[in-house]
Amino acid sequence: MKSLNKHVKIINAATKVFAKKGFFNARISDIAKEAKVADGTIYLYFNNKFDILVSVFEEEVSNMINQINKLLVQETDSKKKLGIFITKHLTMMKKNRNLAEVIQIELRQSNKVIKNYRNNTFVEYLDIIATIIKQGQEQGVFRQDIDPDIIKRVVFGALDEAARVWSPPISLKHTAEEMADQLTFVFLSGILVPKD
Amino acid sequence: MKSLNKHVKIINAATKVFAKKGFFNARISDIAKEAKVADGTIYLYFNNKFDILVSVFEEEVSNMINQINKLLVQETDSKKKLGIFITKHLTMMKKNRNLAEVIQIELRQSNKVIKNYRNNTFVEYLDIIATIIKQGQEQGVFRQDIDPDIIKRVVFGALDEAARVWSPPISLKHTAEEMADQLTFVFLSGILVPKD
DNA sequence: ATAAAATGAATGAACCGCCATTCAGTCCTG
DNA sequence: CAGGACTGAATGGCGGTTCATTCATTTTAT
Repeated sequence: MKSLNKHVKIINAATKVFAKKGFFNARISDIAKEAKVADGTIYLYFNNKFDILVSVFEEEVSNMINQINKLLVQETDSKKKLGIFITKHLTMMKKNRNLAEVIQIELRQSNKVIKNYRNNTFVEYLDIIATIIKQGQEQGVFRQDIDPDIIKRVVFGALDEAARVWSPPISLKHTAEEMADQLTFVFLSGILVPKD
Repeated sequence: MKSLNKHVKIINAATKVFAKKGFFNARISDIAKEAKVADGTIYLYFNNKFDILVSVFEEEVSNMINQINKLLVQETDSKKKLGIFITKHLTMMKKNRNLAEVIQIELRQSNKVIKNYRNNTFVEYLDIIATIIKQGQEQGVFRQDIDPDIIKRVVFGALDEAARVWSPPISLKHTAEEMADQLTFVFLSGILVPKD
């Protein structure tokens, strides 16, 4: 029986290798070596190189979605929900730098490599933000004159880019909480000095 | 005489091809054909494929820096400066989608392809934002408790991701001005409904 | 229970197509 | 006609994928 175990090992190895080298510079043999498996074995579990990337991505993002949803369920305040999302996203990115790199790689390339590849998992992730915004608008907490479908991109882009300070060769020392607080604050209240 | 003209033609062709296919799927022969030049000719003007990417990127970003600085010089109000930056960035991205794609590609890959490649031109671009923020803080317009080096990434990331709505296969219909106003507004004042 | 046969997961060397780069030859231009 | 710009076919190596082979495990036959 093809072991589930091996599937996971390959996924993990691939995450590491893709993160370090990028998709195109990653060799199947690198992944095989990292997973302590023969080159050919990989093709028992995946159709081709790109399939590995997609699998890595979807599996990791699904994870993120689950983790975040688990936190959000027990909260009704939209402001706090946004804060939770931001904090959790940054925390996960800081803890798992490989994941952060793979997301950046995959996100920008998949649609060039495979025509019409629609990343539904990622869309779902973005829509968590949109949903929070919409809910906040319904509750009268967030302004009506902002478009949730724009803001979801804005928030994600901001987080994704901000998280790059932890990737070599930048490697700043900010904690995830520090950054999360600052970002949550900016999105809620802006950077202007309060008037009163 | 190696014509300057040809250098430009290759850069433009490369921008188009990189944007459409991504760096790794772009063939030198594609670029040559697009530039109406022989494959070998490209190597009279560039050292190798990666050198083309870097050149494209640096040339285009330099352009952006110049255009934006030209607008900023005649303005002293930090709030307006930020608005100008945001508007101009989005306008340029919408007008030149190829450029937008190349920036995203290059940004995420160059440091994987060439070790220790530090993109100074891009750093300079980011620092325009940081400078605006710092100036605003000195003028007492922006809060003291935000870190310009974080915010510059946040703003850039937000713009970069927001601009993706104009790339296939998304292609939303928002105008650049509409989006710019919304983003400027969010960064200055946040998304909360005003209290008073 | 034991041996023989069947299964299929795993291997990794070899294959083969691809493409960046080169360079010997051609074409301009002054 | 000399020097340099330009050409594009040829090269060389790289690496994703394949597949003949191995071998541990399971099934079947006696």
